[in-house]
Amino acid sequence: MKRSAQVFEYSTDTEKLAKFAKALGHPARIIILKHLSNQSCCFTGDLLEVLPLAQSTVSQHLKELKDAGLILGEVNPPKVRYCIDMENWKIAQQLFSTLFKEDFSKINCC
Amino acid sequence: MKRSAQVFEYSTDTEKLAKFAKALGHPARIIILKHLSNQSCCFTGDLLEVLPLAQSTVSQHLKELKDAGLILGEVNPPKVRYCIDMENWKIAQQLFSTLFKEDFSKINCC
DNA sequence: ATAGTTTATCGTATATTTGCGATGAACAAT
DNA sequence: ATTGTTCATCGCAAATATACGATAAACTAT
Repeated sequence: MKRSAQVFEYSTDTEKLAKFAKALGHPARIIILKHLSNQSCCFTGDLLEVLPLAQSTVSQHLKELKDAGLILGEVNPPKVRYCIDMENWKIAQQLFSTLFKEDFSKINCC
Repeated sequence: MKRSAQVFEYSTDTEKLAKFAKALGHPARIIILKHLSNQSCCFTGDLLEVLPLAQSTVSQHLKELKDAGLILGEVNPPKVRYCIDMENWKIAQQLFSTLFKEDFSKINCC
């Protein structure tokens, strides 16, 4: 994947929003987040009953959500307790809300 | 990519939300959408001045946004006028808002 | 008819994502 | 020490995504 030689950076907020959106861009991860927000907290094993995926695959999705900053994993051997990362969750909420907040009432074309 | 033999379907809303999120999962596409919503109205390909990408690449991103249902392209040769697809935009707004609306005040673990 | 403008699409290269089974690591209980 | 439970990571395969230049398509203007 060649990249433009041009020096260019997207704004921090744009990068952040894209990163959050990307993490939300898979049905399994949406399910996980909904499950976490309903249960307040849960273990990986619980998710296996809800998702049509192998354990290793679920673990990978969890890792992606963790990397994106949307969830936290508290080790509690042999289990791991996952929950929403409230700090970043609020940031994500804010960023999406800003993106969608536009007032389009004035639009009259199309 | 092998897929589980299990018959399984994610709910319509989950699929929709993931699809929208996926489309939002790239900084260039965030820029495009912000640009479209700031112009308050339709817009043609001067996106090239805003993005560090080749014309063909921008065209591809526009196609993805169109496929996701987030924008519309009105052909107006030789130009094409793009704008937000308000119908789906509202649905996306609703779906994201629902995902994030959870009240976490009760959470006491983690 | 010819040339110019704008956008889409094709072909290609590389990177990333998605998925699985197998294996490893960490700890509890026997 | 051995076994069981839970989760992460490795290795692999296949699908998608990202990016570019080249070219085609559609229409205007000359």
